[in-house]
Amino acid sequence: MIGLIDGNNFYVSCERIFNLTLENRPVAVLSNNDGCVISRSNEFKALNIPMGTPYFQLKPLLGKYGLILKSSNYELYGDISRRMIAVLNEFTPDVEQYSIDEAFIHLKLAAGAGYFEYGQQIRHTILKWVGIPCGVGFARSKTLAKIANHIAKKQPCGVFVMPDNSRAVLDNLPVSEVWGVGRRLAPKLETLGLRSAWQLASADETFLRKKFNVTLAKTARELRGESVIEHEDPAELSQSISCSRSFGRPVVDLSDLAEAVAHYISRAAVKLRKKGQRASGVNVYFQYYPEYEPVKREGGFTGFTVTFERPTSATAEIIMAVSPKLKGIFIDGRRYKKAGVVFFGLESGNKRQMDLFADKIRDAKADRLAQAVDQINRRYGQGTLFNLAEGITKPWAMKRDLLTPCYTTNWEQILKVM
DNA sequence: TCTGGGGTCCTAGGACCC
DNA sequence: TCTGGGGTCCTAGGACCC
Repeated sequence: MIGLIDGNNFYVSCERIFNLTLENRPVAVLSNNDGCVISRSNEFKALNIPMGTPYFQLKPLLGKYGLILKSSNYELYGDISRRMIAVLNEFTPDVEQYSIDEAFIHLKLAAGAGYFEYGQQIRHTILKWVGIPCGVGFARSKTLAKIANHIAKKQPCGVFVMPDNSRAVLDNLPVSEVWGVGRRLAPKLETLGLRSAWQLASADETFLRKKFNVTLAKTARELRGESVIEHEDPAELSQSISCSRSFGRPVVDLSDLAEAVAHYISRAAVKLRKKGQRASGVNVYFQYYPEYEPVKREGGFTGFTVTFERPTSATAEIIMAVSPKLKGIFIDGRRYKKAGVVFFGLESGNKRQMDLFADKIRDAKADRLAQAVDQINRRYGQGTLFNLAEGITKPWAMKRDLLTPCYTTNWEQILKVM
């Protein structure tokens, strides 16, 4: 059986762990830069304010409905997520984290043991040990487990086990609610007469493959209870690693732009080292605002690619390879909105391409230095040690006016009980 | 007027997910 | 005026090869 455990309104629930006054109130968490709504409490949902509503549209409603908004704090949510996974690992070794707030578990209970009761145990333990309410769904495939989880969340017990004959459930489910059917595919399927999940499940495989693609054909098989979506191996290496942010306000100085890029490189390089990978190159890109004066010009994207002499994960080395190129692309007077870096051509550290001219001693030193820096930042909080190229005041940093402290990952911000 | 066939690799773009 | 960030997979089409 495959179980899907998913934190309810995850970011809001994380905020509620440390702030009891948020209970029973319409609470929402905003995207980076306090852009738009990305997580809502049930009370907030009841006001019919949709996901993705921009913050500025909500400002007039704050007082009227007593809305409480929070900036997103991924350092906090990431740590709570790790705790949830740790609890799941107490139950079964085969835990596959799918996103920050959900995980699949693969297990076979002894004959006689019930999945429903098992799901309730998991739910109660996570609620008690971590403080996050979850939904738990069990089924024979991931796609069905997703549906089971969806149903579970609507029930007071929070657990649902998909029956072996799932027709009754799938008949009542619009095809647009199926995992893997998005806003483009759904209308297409509907015009072809495939309106319910059951109709998709019963559709002819070669028809789906020809008219759409193999992914949708797989989804249909999954809906029939066949488990065909593979188990992701956590040791599997990433194809690309990136970091990008919109600026808190338009950036017009080359020096600010360079700092931001250095900072994003540094953040992405940490991810790289965490996975033990090295990048062969990096793509640096910028998004800029349109202009209206003196002439109207469209906004757009610009950027460049740097290929390294050999794969690396050393922050300073990458910054030095990228920085000289910034001047060539920077345009005076242009108002930059966002910057990003994408590392590509990733290889694992131990399978590194040998380089005849590599300075092995220097490399080993650089690796040890990076490890030490990462360790200190993990222990004392992000940004304890940083490269000076990242800047100190960071005037371009994103807007997070409604931020909760990092209660569990930074000693300076730990919760005080008076 | 008539102008092959088959294969690989890469990239851009589209679709999906949370 | 102000609407996030980080991924994956698939396909079509172009470039290139013999």
